[in-house]
Amino acid sequence: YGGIILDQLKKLGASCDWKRTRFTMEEDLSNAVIDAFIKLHKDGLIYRGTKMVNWDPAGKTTLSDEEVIYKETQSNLYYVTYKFTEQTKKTFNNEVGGLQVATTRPETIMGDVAICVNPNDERYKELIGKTVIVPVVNRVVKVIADDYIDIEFGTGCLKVTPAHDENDYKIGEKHNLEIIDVLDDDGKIHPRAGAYAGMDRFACRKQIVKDLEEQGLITKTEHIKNTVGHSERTDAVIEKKISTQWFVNMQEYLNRYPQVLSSVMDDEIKFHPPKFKNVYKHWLENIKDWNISRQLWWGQRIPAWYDNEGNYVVAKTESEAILLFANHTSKTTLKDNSNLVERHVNLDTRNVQHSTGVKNSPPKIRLTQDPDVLDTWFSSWLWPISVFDGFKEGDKKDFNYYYPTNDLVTGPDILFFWVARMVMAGYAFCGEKPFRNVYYTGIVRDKLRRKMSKSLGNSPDPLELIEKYGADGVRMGMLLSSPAGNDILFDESNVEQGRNFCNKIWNAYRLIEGLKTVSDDKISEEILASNKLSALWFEMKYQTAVNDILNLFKDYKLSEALMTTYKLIWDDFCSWYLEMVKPVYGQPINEITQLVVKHNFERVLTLLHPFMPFITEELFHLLHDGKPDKPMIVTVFPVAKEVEANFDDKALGIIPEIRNIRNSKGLSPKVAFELVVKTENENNYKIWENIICKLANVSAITYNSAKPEKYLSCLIGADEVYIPFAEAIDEAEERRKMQEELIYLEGFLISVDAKLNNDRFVSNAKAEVLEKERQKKADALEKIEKLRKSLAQNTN
RNA sequence: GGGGGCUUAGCUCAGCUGGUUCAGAGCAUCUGCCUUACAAGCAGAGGGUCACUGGUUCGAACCCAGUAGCCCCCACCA
Repeated sequence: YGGIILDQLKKLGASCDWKRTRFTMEEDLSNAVIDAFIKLHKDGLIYRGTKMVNWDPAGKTTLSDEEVIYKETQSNLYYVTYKFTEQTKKTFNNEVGGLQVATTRPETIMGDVAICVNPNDERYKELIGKTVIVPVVNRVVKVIADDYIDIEFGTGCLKVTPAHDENDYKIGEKHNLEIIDVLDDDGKIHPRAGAYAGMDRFACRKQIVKDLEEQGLITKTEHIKNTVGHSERTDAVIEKKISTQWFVNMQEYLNRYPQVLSSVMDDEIKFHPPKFKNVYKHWLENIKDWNISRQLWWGQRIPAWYDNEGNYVVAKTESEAILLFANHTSKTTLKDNSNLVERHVNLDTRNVQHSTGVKNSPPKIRLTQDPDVLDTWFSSWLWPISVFDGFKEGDKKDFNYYYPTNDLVTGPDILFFWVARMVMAGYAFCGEKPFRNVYYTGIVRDKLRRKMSKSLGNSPDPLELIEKYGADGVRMGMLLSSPAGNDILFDESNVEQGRNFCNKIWNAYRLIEGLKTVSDDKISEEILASNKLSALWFEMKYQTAVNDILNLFKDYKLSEALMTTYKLIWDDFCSWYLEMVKPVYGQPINEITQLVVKHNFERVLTLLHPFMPFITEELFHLLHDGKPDKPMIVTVFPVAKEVEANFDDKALGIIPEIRNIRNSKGLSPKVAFELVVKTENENNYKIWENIICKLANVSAITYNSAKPEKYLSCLIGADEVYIPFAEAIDEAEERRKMQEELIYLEGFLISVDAKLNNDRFVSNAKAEVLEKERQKKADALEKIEKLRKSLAQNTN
């Protein structure tokens, strides 16, 4: 894809020495691929074999098993009569005078070389060894027996066509049957079929059915569902075909490099999410040899060279191949591991001498290179190595530094094609894993879980989205909805949320930058103290968030890391911290506080930068008057620090409580009022007094005085707060609420007590759990006591 | 046919080795606010028998078994 990407970049106006870039990429990659092939061949892991392969008649190429998509299809199952021969009829006959054979592919009848039944099938026992006549071509074939046959399916008789079906091929091998390939490479009937020559396979199917029906040889047609292989590229129906091609012997490969499986299972290579480990394992355990020959016009030529007698060698270049032929003294052996037969490449030096005529002069041999190219994944699997020139001799600085890499980010749909094979290549060529982590992204779907597709018109235009919501807004919207390994359900409202977030951040900047500053001595002691406290408070929130975010990154929970950052900025930074330090309208802020606020703003922007690079970079520059020492993208991401919270911020809980009461009682937030707090720790409130007054619009707080008339009371932790309420208080309602809470707490206490009084709990539970329960009990008791007191007071 | 996974608020999802101040988040919804950073906003609130049934346990959203529904991967049923 490199070329495509570079072309696109070029179109967009990027400038670079394109030609050179492309040239070196291709040359190095090409060398790496050839080296890899030669090594594996030398190690006996690549062999040339004659096997059943997948053939795509539309693309005119073979395909690996992974490139074949099986689709459930409605098919016709035809019951065709194969007449008995006269000889058979002497000992066995029936009403139709033949065997009924069920097939979905009548066009392959010309390739039939036997009829197979199950040896235990009572119906046909006597027929085994007898003969029947294949229709259309009138070939006399034997009835043979094999366990493979399912007695239940169709009539229990299978027409054996070794050239066009893998199982038939195996049966054919076992029973030594002839192979008659009736199709040519285009999917048309080959003249050797003896009939229908030149006809397209599907047209032929129709025609044969018609002809057989006319002859009364089709007794029944059933509609069945079966799976039919289609080409991933051309969507054409795949044909199975016997062909001599190059394969990687996977079984032997895995025997030799057991780390391919174990590294993933032992988390040496970590999968995120880990559920794909099992998928990986299952695939490897059922793996078949990898067909790497492709009959395509583009791609890496297979480095195999043939003479005109079918002998061949594997070599990097033609001249090397010629030398190999010429210097050949002993026989080369190739192991065909699929059936453990040794094949000898017949290299007779006589050929060489004949063609040269003169001894001791360079041999003249006409060689042809294999016309096939390698499967594209045969170069892709080398990517982690070849991208750092790992196959090159000499200086491997980059390779040594970068290999193994940290993270591979990819879709689970190419787990087999690519991920697994990169692991294989890593161990075979470098003796080491190619990467430490694999992060599987989801597939983007619409919110109805449909895949994005042009025909459905459900794929949004990213450029339009960026136009509408901004690049960072789009990024944020996508990232927010992509937990690892799950599909991304694209919903424009997520992107909208991203846009709103950008807006929020931008406005925070406007506030911070717009503040008037004065020196500290112009600001009251109280405000200075509370600003200092606010900074400490935010420091605690910030450190906690950094800690959480780093842990989430460690677990590759990117969307959660983003959400944590989002809440840190929106809630903690904007809604709380900025509100705490924001001066009354028109008033200035002290210089130090503004510096600290700016610093904190910069810090939260740094946290956000990996997710939203543009707005954060822009603001970073603005915060530094357009001239920061270095851009944000190269600043260091924060590390977690221990934060000692040497103060208690429980008192802040009073703020939402007051707001809630205002809301539910219809008290305007504009009307300030005085507050009475009953507490044992007056100081906990006193330090926050300024902030509480500002954020909850309280004019003054008094401590530990009796509850004034017309005041509401509520519990904050173990403390009581009295709030003035001008209108008549619904005493009954208040009591009911308190009573409800009391009942809940008492019930809660009972359940805690039940546990603590249970010997088995006390003896079995961990010490921490036990301690927690005791604390719960103490807290509940304290609250209950307060509530009871309060209820008693109200009665008075 | 084989394998893997899922089922928690209206939606999308967190919930680590079981501990009940542990049923959570964001969005959406509802209520009140045009409070000079931000209505693309502020403040607050209401939503759940953790698919179902049984079991193990002092204790289950979490462990086990079964049932139902959904998704994915693999596979040669003519």
